[in-house]
Amino acid sequence: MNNYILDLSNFLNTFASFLESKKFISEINKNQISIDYSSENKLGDLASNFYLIINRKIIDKNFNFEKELNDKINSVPFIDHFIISKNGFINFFLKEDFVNNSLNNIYNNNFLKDINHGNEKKINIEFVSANPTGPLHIAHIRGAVFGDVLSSLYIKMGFRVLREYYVNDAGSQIDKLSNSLFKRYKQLFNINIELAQDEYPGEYLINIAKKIIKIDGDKWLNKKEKETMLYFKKFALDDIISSIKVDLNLINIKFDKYTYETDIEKSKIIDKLFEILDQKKLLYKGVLKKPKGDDSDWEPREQLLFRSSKLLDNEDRALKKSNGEWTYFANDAAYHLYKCNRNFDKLINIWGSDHIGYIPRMISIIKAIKNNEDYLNILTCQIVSILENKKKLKMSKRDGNFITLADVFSKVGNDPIRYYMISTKNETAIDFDLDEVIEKNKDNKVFYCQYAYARASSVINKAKQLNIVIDENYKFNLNIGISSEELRIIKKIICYPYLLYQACNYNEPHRLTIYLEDICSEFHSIWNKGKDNESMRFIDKNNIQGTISKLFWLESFRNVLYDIFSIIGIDSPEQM
RNA sequence: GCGCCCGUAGCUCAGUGGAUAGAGCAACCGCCUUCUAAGCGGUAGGUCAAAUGUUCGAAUCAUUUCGGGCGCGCCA
Repeated sequence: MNNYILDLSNFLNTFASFLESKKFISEINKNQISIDYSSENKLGDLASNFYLIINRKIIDKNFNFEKELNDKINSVPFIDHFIISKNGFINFFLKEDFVNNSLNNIYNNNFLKDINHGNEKKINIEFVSANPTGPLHIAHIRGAVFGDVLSSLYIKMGFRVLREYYVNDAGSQIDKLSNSLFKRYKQLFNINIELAQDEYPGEYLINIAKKIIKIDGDKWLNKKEKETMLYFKKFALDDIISSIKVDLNLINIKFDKYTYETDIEKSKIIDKLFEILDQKKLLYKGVLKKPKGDDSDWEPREQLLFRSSKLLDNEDRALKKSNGEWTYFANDAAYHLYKCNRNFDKLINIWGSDHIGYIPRMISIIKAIKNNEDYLNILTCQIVSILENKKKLKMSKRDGNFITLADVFSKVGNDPIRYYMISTKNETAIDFDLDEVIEKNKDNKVFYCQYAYARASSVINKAKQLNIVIDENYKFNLNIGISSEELRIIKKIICYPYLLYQACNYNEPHRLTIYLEDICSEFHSIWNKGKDNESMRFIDKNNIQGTISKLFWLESFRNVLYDIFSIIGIDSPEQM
């Protein structure tokens, strides 16, 4: 009975149907019924707006709401009683036994005993997928952490998750990359050659060129162009992809599968996609509309188009360039067909906000393939600005001047990066202040929460030294040695399974950190009460029973913190 | 011109139909002989960008305006 909030919600829905069938009330919109477990203003343990909603739908004048609810509420085993407040909220109170048992489940790490939300369903989460044309930079970090934490969250909820990275190792950008590298190589032999404006100016290519020289010397200066460019392309890709992996590894991100665009091309799966689209009459040769923005060099040309406007997009989209090559979108669409064919129950993509415009066409492809537009879920991350000395750092692709993942890592380390990248809702733009995050003080929420963990651990360790231990058959009872402040935090602790469920269900891992900060704040507050009032201290040698009660919820609290830290991917320090 | 995201305290952000709009930082005032002061308690700080509408009820939904960000051809 962990997911009691859902149970109560189901009960209220059934109860509403009952009232409707008895003609006490006219029909209501059941989606409006809410259950609030976290409000600071609440008077009970769970609050619902139920009465507010049905109140104006009452058609039977003799209808006595309180009586009817009282008759039915007995079927909900965990509700003790309820009170309807003056303004119409129903405040439900949990049974003590239920709170005791729920805490017992947390104590035993049985967070998901009766939820099993995932039920072994297979999910593919594709994220990062940065082009292998340079090192990962700050814009990629957020999507990387978001995708990784979301994956962990789904795994926690009982799904089987495959983390996948799509490597765009084909196309003209890669040719530009190898050209740029070759020019750098030549420059190192004092050959006077300039990079073109749209080539890659970053210093990393100079380093890669030096590696080639170390291995091969000047042997590529006089080789045939085709052979040379093939070599430089492969060398650049191998080097950059492996350094991307190294960088991801810095913040403990590992992918289960890398899929290469070149392999998608070789597999000819695009022909299959072509067949599907053709069969559904979604392909035609035509001329795209003139764009609305800068159209100075626009020329109408006939090309192969996807009739996405018949589906969910507002324009048709090009699949082939006028020179006959597939567009990037065509390959990406083929890649998505490949994903569709791999028996996942659901696909999730995490994209940067700069790709938002591509969502309708990709969902259109999925709809064409699966006839189900909900099969692929595309989540976007807004940009991250880096602040240093209170100033936004400017990044310019043209100068090859950007803050890399490795830079940020060397300045702040793993925990703050991961914590801050998911503590803000993914659709909100973040200002990431390096100075604030480096300091290990109260400016820094990561340390605030880890400190709570360390403090809790230190009490538990001290209790062990004093030989105060919790017996295997111990039954927690909130009437023994538990203050009202502690009861408050205990009731928040037992909401943890529901929080997990919601964070996963809404794809919002930031809910974890909001909750985390809340319970840590409660904990620190209780801790400090022990300074003023000895009876509030956790360990009291003269009251072993009460001490054990406290240790029991403290262990449960620590379990929850450990679990959240492990999902976020940060350390759980027992000492700080 | 069009699409998407956003506008909440000085700053960074929660809250997205419900009870008196919250937290952290910054400011000010207090708390270490004690299980960790990387902490706690308190004070102050708001026209939820603006207007109109829908609703018993709007920061939340709709329309419009203003402001910011990201996109918008056969690039990837």
